[in-house]
Amino acid sequence: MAYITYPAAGDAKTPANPAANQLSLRGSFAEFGAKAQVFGAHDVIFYEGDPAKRLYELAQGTVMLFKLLPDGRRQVVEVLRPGDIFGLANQNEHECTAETLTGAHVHEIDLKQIEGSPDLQRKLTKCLMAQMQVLHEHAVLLGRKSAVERVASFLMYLVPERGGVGCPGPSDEENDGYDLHLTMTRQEIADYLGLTIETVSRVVSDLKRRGIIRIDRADRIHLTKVCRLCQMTGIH
Amino acid sequence: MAYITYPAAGDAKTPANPAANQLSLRGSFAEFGAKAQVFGAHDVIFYEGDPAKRLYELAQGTVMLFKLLPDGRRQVVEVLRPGDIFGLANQNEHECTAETLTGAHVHEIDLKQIEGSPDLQRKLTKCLMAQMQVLHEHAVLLGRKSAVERVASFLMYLVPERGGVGCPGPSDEENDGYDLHLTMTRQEIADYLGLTIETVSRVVSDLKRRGIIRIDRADRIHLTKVCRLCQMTGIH
DNA sequence: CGCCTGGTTGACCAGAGTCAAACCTCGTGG
DNA sequence: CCACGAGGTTTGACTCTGGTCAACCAGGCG
Repeated sequence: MAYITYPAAGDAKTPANPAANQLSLRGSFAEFGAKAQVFGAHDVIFYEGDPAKRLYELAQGTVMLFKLLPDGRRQVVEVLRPGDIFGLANQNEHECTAETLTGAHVHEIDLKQIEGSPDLQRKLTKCLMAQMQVLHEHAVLLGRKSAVERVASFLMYLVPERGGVGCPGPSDEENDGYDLHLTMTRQEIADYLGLTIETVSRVVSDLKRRGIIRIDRADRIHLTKVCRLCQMTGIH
Repeated sequence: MAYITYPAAGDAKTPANPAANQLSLRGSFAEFGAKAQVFGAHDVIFYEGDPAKRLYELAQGTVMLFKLLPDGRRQVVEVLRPGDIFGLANQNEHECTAETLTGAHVHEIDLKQIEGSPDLQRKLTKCLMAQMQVLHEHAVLLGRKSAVERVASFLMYLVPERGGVGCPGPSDEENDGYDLHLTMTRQEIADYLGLTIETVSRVVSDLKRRGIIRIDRADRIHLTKVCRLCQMTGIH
């Protein structure tokens, strides 16, 4: 049996954000004659500094946006899910690089086309507001949380319906588990969380030692106590 | 002679962002019958968790948005300037608190009114894209920069026309100075930069010792070598 | 079978946080 | 007019979290 480290689009993580998925169905770029593009895992969609002419809507898969400092330090600024829109540029240059984490389907659409369509404008605004909120939360994580809190927050972010303000708590106290498939390497996680690869690894090992998670392969994590993990995110 | 620590709206910092100011003139909320509001320094415009019904456009002064963790840790997620729009909420609750730093003039407008106006939609989109870019840069600062780089970046952010990608460099090598008026306390700066008040103070003292800045009152800083400071931001 | 990549672990170090004390500046009231 | 107090700021001594550097490990592939 052959495992692939970075599964093609449509992997287990896709349904993690059903709301975003719905969003992408109603008033999707596709309905407006957007060009569909398919990317492999770890393909660059555009580089920081590239001329920005169109907008992209992620239809399937996962994409990350990152920025680099001249000495090579990297910060992943967003991890996108199906339904998210990216590639907006204030000036006419992209201010960050977009790279796929998994295989991905992307719809491209012209900026001018959006300006002309109130429907697309509305969809865009809604999406931007949601992303803004995520960026705010991420600023709190980067500016104020400890390493453990960052990793816990990251893992909780991958569990649908849990960890948010309206978290229902464990439905079954005894059986509060969840299976995760990581589409990011330790380096990518570290660059997203503002940590080093070693620190991420140490924290993960520590969670394992404490029985909060279980790992057999580096990219598959079983959370045994979701609620317990959630209490380590710093938001409780 | 009476000094006021937090000058009323229309202080020296207002013209720092002429582009944003222009933006606020063309297609301003005011033209669409928005209600004008005046706030004093350190007034709260809305709290995290308040019901979100309208949008706000900052016309004059400075406003910060911040989020709190339950144990009191605070992260300032945005510092807004005239022309910026805030108060957007994904759900129907504000996800952060908005507090004025100086006296401020704010235009309020109903969400529904925006949905109906393509002009406002366009303006909103443009503003959101600009803010997004600032948030991305801030993520790099919080995730990857050292204390000195953070403070240097912060100070450069207050110098108009300098430090960006299209920085013209010093127009006059010998006389590359700039006078700043800080509208934020050390605590607010620390919470914006993801540092402690002591670290900010130490870094500032160090810059002073090295002759890069000069300070007579805590909220007035003279940068003696802008280009030199810029080279400490980590982006060169 | 051995290399290569990504991940883990350990020892050590440094940058930033914590705690505490001293210091200004400004406003208030005797 | 000066003493006092409150807030915000600065400085020092010490601690600790997370970074650095290096060795080691495991799985996948040629």
